[in-house]
Amino acid sequence: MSKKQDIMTATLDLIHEEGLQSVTFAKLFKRANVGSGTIYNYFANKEDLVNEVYKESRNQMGEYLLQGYDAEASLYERFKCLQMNRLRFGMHFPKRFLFIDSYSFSPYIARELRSAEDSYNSSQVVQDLIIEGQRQGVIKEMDSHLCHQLVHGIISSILKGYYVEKYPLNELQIQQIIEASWKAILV
Amino acid sequence: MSKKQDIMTATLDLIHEEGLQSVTFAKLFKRANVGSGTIYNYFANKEDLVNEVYKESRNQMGEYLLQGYDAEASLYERFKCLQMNRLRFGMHFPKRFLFIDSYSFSPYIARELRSAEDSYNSSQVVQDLIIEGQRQGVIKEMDSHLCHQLVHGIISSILKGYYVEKYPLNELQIQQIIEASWKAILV
Amino acid sequence: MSKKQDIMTATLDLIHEEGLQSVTFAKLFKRANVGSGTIYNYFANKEDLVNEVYKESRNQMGEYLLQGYDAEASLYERFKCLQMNRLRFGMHFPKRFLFIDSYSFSPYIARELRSAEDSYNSSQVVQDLIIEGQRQGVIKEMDSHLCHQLVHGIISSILKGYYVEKYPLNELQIQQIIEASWKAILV
Amino acid sequence: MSKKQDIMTATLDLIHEEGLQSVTFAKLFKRANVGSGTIYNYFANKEDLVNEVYKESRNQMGEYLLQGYDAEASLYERFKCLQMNRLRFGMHFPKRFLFIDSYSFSPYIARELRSAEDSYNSSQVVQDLIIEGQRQGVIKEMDSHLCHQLVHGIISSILKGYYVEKYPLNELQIQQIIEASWKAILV
DNA sequence: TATGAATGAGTCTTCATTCAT
DNA sequence: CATGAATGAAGACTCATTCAT
Repeated sequence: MSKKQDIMTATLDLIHEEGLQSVTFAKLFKRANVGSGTIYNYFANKEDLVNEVYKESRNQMGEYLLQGYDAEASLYERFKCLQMNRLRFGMHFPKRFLFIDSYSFSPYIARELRSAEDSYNSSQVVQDLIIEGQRQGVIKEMDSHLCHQLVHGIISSILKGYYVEKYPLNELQIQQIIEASWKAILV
Repeated sequence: MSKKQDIMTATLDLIHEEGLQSVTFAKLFKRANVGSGTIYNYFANKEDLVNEVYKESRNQMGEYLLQGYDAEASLYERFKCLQMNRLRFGMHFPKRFLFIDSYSFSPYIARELRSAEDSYNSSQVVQDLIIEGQRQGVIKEMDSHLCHQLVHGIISSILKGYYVEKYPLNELQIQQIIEASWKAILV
Repeated sequence: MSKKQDIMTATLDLIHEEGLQSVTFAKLFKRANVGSGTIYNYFANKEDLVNEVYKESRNQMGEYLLQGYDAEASLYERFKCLQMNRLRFGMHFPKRFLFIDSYSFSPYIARELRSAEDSYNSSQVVQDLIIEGQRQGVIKEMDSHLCHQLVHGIISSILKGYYVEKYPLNELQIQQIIEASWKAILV
Repeated sequence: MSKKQDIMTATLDLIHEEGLQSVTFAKLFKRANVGSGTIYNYFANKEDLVNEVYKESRNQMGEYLLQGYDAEASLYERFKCLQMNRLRFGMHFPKRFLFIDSYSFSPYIARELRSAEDSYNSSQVVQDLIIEGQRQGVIKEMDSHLCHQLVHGIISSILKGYYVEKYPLNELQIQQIIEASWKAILV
């Protein structure tokens, strides 16, 4: 298990540092400290390896997104929890977040993986929350997918600016962002 | 001039269709209908070519963003114009928009190009508008770069969902999006 | 002993199905149901393994060729027996026959094995028969090796056509072939 | 045209010297004095290259076999011409002959090439000759494909012995072989 | 003995780049 | 300017072989 994980970790690191296109096997072997043939004991080829890393990342994020989620809490509390989790995940796991964000629309990732739910159904939870809010007359009536995309997009975009150090993200900013994304979709 | 433009157009097309990593010169020559050596009359190498296409795209977008911009109009009118322009640009030029969006944080594009202003200073216009709004007490006090990123991010994200046909974008949706992005940053 | 034989059988099968050049150890282990290291308990390397299979095949054919050979029988009877045995061996053991035929002149098989007699000296028996026939004035005077090669060659060639189902080989055809090969070398 | 021919010649040489399985591109480039990528300007891959060489060899042999063939000559004269040509071709072009002989039943050569006629239809000429002889009551009644295979096989086999210097082949031996192959199929 | 994960030299192949025309 | 045949460094991938268990 260790070798396999070494390889996947090295892959993610290299993608983050130089981009997927310049992840060569030579760099990978050196970084992961394995022999060049070892990868093929675990992955069919390079594409398979990258897709495995993608799947793992999606699942990890999916789990993280639902941390501390209380289905009984108020609508806003739940919304806040989901947005905070997303933001915090991005802040703590920049490599994974950027990888997911960059390649979710890339032809390199198998179509079935891109559209696939993670195993935690975090996406469905967000979707349900929006629809519930609309029924209550709290959230503005609009296509729920569009609304979903909108609140996600705010976090993604903010994170990308954060990564290149356009601004800091401490508690104050985080509160402002959550609030802004909430106001954006209110009636 | 024609050959050069042929090459750049083919480059953008191929990046859109298959992703930067699988754009080979062989495909490029075939698509652009030029000989394999011709490229080196115009570009130093592949990276240079891609960066030229990036620069061209940024300038084209920068110009588009300021279309019909009236510096004398009301704050909201100006905000709306900028957001509409961005959204419309993305809808009319999906290849260029996606290319810019995907590679603005990629190591493949030279750092100085990524942070560079386009020749129309559209970025500065947005920045100024935010600061003006904050001075007037209309726009919430927060880091102006963060605020800028936030309103941009909403548009980018919405467009990506649109490209994969998650939802339609007609006048109703467009109004909702502009409104949402405005409400997000109000005090 | 079983494991060793499993490996050798699998080797012959694979050579027959895909040709020597595409017999990889990976395929071999799977087919023979042994671990990848097991082979090295019995064979020094791949070449050694193939040469062992060659040697085994030669011996098996050598034994078969002399089945029912009666040194006291008439010249023609003995000739017929040898030719029939060769033909029947080829019909019953196509894998072994083809392997021997294909690699007897191949650089892959050690030179000393190619020219080596099998342990039954079947080759010498044929040779002696020819010389005896020439002394009796029945078989035409010619280089005995050439004559030997000639009668062998007829059988080999006929078998190859049979394998690709150019024609059937039942008793009638077999008689015709034996007869033809006999007439070919008569004075 | 020169580079392509250089590559094909080197390929045939290497196959002859070391066998198809050990023809590596590294050896090929060195021998043919071309850069490693050059092959791919002419051949899709290694298999394609080998098949091209096979096709060329078949055609060359096909042409050779009909040299001096006089359709008006006597049955025996025509038979003799065909057999002599085959034998002489093998003596003058051992590499081509052995390559054809070794790989005509190999899975490495495309099935359609193996069964394909050469462009000179030499195979058909032989076939027709046999049937004509049988109609005249000169050649023994038997499956014409079997008869064809038989007379071919004699030559092939004799040549293989010749290549490993089992015996010389000068005019005397040649006459004996032709005669033997003729007697083999007479009534 | 038997195993199979790990290895890395070696394989085929791709592709940006050069240069003579 | 425009071309494309030729190149070879670098890429992904294979596979016989080793060795700790």
